[in-house]
Amino acid sequence: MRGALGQRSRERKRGAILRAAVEVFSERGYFGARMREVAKRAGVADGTLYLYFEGKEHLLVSLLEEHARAFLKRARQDAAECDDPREKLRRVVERHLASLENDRALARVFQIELRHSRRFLRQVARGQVAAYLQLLQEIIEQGAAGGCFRADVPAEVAARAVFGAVDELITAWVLASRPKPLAEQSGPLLRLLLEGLEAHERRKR
Amino acid sequence: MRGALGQRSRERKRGAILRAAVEVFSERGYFGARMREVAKRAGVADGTLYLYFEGKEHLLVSLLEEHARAFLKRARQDAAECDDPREKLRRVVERHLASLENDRALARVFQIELRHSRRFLRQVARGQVAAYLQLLQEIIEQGAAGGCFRADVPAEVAARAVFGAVDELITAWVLASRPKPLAEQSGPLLRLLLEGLEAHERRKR
Amino acid sequence: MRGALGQRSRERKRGAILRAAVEVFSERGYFGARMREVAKRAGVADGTLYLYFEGKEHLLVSLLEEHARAFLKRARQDAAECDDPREKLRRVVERHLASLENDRALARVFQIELRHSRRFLRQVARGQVAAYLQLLQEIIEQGAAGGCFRADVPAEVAARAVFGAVDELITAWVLASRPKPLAEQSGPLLRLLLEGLEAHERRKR
Amino acid sequence: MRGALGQRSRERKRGAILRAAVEVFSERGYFGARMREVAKRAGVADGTLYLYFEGKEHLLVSLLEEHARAFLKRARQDAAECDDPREKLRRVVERHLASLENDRALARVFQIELRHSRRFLRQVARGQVAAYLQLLQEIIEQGAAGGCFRADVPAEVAARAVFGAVDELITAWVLASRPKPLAEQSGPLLRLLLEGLEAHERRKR
DNA sequence: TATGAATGAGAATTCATTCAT
DNA sequence: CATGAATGAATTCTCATTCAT
Repeated sequence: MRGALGQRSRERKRGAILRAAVEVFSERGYFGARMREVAKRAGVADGTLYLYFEGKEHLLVSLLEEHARAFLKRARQDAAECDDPREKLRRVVERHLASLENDRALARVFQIELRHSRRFLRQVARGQVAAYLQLLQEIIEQGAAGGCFRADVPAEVAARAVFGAVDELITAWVLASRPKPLAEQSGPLLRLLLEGLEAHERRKR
Repeated sequence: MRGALGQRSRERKRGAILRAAVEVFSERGYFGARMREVAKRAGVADGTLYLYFEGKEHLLVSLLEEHARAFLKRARQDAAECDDPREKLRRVVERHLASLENDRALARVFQIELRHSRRFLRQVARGQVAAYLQLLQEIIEQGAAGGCFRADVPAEVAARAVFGAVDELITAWVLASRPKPLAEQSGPLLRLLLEGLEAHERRKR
Repeated sequence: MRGALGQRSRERKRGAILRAAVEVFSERGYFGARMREVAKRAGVADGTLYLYFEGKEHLLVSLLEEHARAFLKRARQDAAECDDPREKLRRVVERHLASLENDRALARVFQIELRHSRRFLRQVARGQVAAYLQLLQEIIEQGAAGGCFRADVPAEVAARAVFGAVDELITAWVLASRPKPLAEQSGPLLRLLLEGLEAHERRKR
Repeated sequence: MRGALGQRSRERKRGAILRAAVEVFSERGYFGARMREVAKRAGVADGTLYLYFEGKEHLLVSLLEEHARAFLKRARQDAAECDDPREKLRRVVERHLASLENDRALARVFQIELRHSRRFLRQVARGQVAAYLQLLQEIIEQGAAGGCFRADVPAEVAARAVFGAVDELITAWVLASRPKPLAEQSGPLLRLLLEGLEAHERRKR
C-alpha cells in the first residue's frame, strides 16, 4: 500500500515536472530555460528534479520521447483501423497535425527545441522520429505493393517528403502570431501529397 | 587610394570572419561556438570581430542572410530563364539542393542553427526565408493561373509543403553519417511534388 | 533547529564576506577590487557572494551602510548622554574620529571609495551620511536655541563645515604614510570648531 | 613662423582636449569616461590624445593640476593684496568657492574624480593640494604670530579644517539637484571659521 | 603630426548540478 | 525521498593603447 501510494505520488510528481518543463522550454527555449524555473513551476525543490531526470538535456529528451511515443502509438492504431494505404496516410497526417494543434506549448518545443544541437537532433532523430518515418515509409511501401501508390519514388524519399511538408506547416503555425488552424490546412495538404504519391495510368515509367 | 585599399582589405577580413564563423558554428553549434575560436580561425584578434559584427548573434544572422540573399538571387535568375512553371520549380528546387550540397558546413548551419531560438527563427523566417517561400508561391500561382497546376490547393500551403519536403531531405542529408547525394534524390522528389501539384483531367473538384 | 543553525551560519558567512570586502576594497579600491579575491578571503566560492549580495556595488553599499548605521547609533547614544550641545558635539566628533581610527582599512573605504561615482555618492549621501549631518545640525540648532551657539550661521552650513573639517582630517590620516594619531588632533579641532560656533558677548549681530 | 603657428595650433588642440576631458569626466566619472568620447568631442582622432597626454590618468592629472595651478596663483595674488591674515583667508576662501561655482563640470571633476583611487589621490594631494594647504597654513601662522589668530591650534590642523569645511560645502553643492549658490554661503562659513580661529582675550590657555 | 584600425588582456556573473542535512 | 545552499567553471565583449600608414 505504501509502495503503491508512493508509486502514484511519484508518477504525479514526475508528470508535474514534465509539464512544467514543456511550459518553460516553450517560453524560453532550451538554452534560455532555467532548471530553477522548472522546479518552481512543478512545485518541487531544485534538487528534486535530479531525482527524476538525469539533467536538463535528459529532461528535454524524456519530454519529447514520451510525447512522441504516445503519438506514435495512436498513429499506429489509426493506421491499423483501415486498409487503404491512402486512408492510412490521411489518418496519420491528421493525427500528427491534431496532436500538436492541441497543445501549442508542446508544439513549440517539438518544432523548435528539437533541433537545439546536432548531437541532440541526431539522437532524437534516431529514436521516435525514425520510427515515425518508418511508419510512413511502410504505409507507402504497402501502397506501392498494392498498386495504388507509385513505385518510381523511393519510399524513403517519399516518407521524408511527407514528413517535411507536414512539419513545415506546423512550424509555420507555431511561429505565426495569428495562425490559421491546422485542421483547415490538412485537406489541401493531403490532396497534394496523395495526388503526388498515387499511381496514375497515363504515367509511362 | 588609402580608402580603396582599406575597403578591399576590409572586405577580405569580413569574409574571413564569416567563413570562420560558418566552420565554427557548424562544428559546435551556436551555443557551443566560441567567439575566440572564430577570431583565431579568421586570423584576427578577439576584439576585431566586434568591429565587423555587433556580436555573436549578429554574426550568425549576417551569415545566414548573406548566403540566403545570394541563393535567392540565383534562384530567381533560374526561374526567370524559363517559362513553364513546372520547369521553374524544378530548377529552383535543384538550385536549393545543390547550393547546400556544395557546402556541408554551411548546410549544417542552415538546417540546424537557423532554429536556435524562437525569436531568432521568427526574425530570420520573416526575412529571406519568407522571400523564398514567396518565390515558390508565385511560381505555383502562375502555374495555377496557366492551368498546369491545380487550383484546389492554396498556393501558400503548396509552397510550404514543397519547402518542407526539400528542407527535410537536406536535414536528413546533413545528419547522416554516410549521406546519399542530394542530387540523386532530386528527381524522385520532384516527380512526387510536381505530380501532386499538377492539374489532372480526371479530378472533379 | 535547522532554521536557527542555518540562520547563525548565514550571519557568520555574511559577516566574513563583508570583512573580506573591506580588506579588498581598502587595498585595491573599488574598481581594482576583484570579486574573486573577496570570495577567496571570505573562504567561499565565487557564486556564493551573489547569494548574499546582489553584486559588487551592492556589496560596497551594504558595507558602508551597515557600518554607518552602527556608527550613527552610537553617535546618537553619545549625544543623548549629556545635555550641553557643546559636549554633545564634542562626543560625536570624538566618536567619529575614534570609529575610523580603530579600523584603518574601513577608514580607507569610507574616505575614498565612498566617492567612486557621482550616482553612488548621491545614493549614499542621501542615506546614512544625510542622517549624520542631520544629527550634527540638530545639535547645533539646540545650541543656538539655548543661546550657547551663535544664530547667525545657518545650522546646515555649520553642520557641513564641522563634517567637512573632521572628514578632511581623517582623509589626511588615511593617506599619510606615518599618520599622527587622530585622537591627538581632536582637541585642537574641537577648540577651533566650538569657538567658531559659540555665541560671544561682544558680537553685535 | 611655421613653428609659431604650429605652437599656437598645438596649444589650441591641447586646450580642446582638456576641455573635452572635463566634460566627459564630469558626465561619466573617471572610470565611465571613454577616451574615444574625449577624442570625438575634442575633434581629434583617438590616437592624437596620446600625442598630447600619456594616457587617461595623465589626462585627468594634467587637467586637475593645471586648473589647480591657475587657482593657486590667483589665490596667492589675492592673499598678497592685503595684510590682515583674516582678510587674506577670507579672500582665498571666496576665490576657492567662486572658482568652482563658475564651472560646475570642473567642480564635479574636482570634488569627485579627484578621489578615484588612493594612489591617485596621494599623488594629487602631494602636489597642488598640498601647496594650497600650505598657503592656508602660512596665512594662519602669520595670524598667530601677529596675535590675531589663536596659537593653541596647530596651524596644520587649522588649515585642514578650513580646507575640509570649504571642500564639503562645494561637494554638497555639486551633488545637489537645486543647489543654493555658494556665494551666499561664504559669509556664514567665514564667520564660523574666522571666529574659531581668532584669539579672544578671555581665553586662558 | 595625425589617423583610426587593430589589438588582447581582463572580470563580473550565471546557473546546472551536488550533497549534507 | 526531499531540500536548497553552495559550488565554480566558463565566456562575451569592452576599451585603453599602439603603430603602420
